[in-house]
Amino acid sequence: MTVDLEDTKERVLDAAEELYYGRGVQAVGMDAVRTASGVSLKRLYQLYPSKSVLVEAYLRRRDAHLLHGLASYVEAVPGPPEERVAAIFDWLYEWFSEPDYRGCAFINSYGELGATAPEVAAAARAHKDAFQRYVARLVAAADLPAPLAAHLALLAEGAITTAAISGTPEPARQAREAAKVLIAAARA
Amino acid sequence: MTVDLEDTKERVLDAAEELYYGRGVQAVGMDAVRTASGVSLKRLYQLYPSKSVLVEAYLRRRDAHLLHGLASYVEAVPGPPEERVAAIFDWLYEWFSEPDYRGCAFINSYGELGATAPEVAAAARAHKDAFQRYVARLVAAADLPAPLAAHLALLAEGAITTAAISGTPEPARQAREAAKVLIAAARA
DNA sequence: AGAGTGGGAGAACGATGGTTCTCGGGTAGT
DNA sequence: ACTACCCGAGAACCATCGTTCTCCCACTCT
Repeated sequence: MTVDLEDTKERVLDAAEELYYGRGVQAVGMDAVRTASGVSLKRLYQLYPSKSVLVEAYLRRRDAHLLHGLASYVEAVPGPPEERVAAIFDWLYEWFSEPDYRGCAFINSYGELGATAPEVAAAARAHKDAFQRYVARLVAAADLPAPLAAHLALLAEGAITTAAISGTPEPARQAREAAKVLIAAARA
Repeated sequence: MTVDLEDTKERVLDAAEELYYGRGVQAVGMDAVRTASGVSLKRLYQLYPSKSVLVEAYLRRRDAHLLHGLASYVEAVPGPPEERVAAIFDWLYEWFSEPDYRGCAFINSYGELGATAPEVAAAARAHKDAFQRYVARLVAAADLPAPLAAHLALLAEGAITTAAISGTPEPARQAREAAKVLIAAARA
């Protein structure tokens, strides 16, 4: 019957994600999403009744995927829990090395729409909160002092935007070095 | 004769800056700039023959103002040069506390237009480069090791976006703490 | 004073984009 | 085979925006 409704929604989100992330939300019209996904406009509007709904779905899914990707990368790291804290920055390095890396979708969307679309601003806030909480969890698991988490999160955030603008993955390395110093100092 | 041509250009840039920074570049039409600046459309297009030229001028001036503001803040700090390095984060705190703070204009513009407007991406790169060089200069003046500059720049960058999205100036404080630790470790 | 010029206000134009509508063909149920 | 419905393709509609044009007034130069 339905060729899997959920399946089609995913296909639309796949197309939307690639386009929105690659070119910016405002630069991508519904027509581009329709062409890229192969889903007719009518159906598209049945699944997502407006562009802003689609954008929210895009951000929600991206949030889940990113955090899940980070968590599974980190949890696969063997050794003492401290290693897993530092592994955040190895994950960043891999992310930054993807050929179409263009920074954090949430920061970019916030810059585009944060002032005019409160849902977008809220999504960005929620994502960054979740990231901070995850870092805090890793820090706690390694028996390191809580304030370290915020410091490491700042380094990661800085690396994300610096890598995007400079176009190299190097900031991940530098952030890792700095993180190591902070961790060593915190252990004392 | 000319009611000071340069004066009018500045007035236009003042209006453009407030609008572009506050709402995003794409969300602001030439008409809004015209109304806010009180300069007729015809004159506006004489001064800046297209929106993209105006946007570039906006970014160029913002770059100059920001770095100049930072430099004069930092240079007014007495005491050993190391204090001036840490003062970067005090300056950030003040900046973040401005009521209409909305993050870094360059990061925001990059998110909006970086993918489609190479000049914007270049402007962002140039600005971040200049910032890094300035930090490096302060670090060198304090006789601290060069790699520290990149680390501090990452903290600052992270604080800028975290403060924007979270809506509080606190990240500046946290970044300052982390910077202190890195500086102390580097001195050893 | 009269003609010309510069400039302002805002209409006009063309393109783009979000959203809806129309049309035509295919499919299912009888 | 006939009818009723669903759906895709794309046109249509309306708003917005970048840019240009028109009209008109005030001022200047002779």
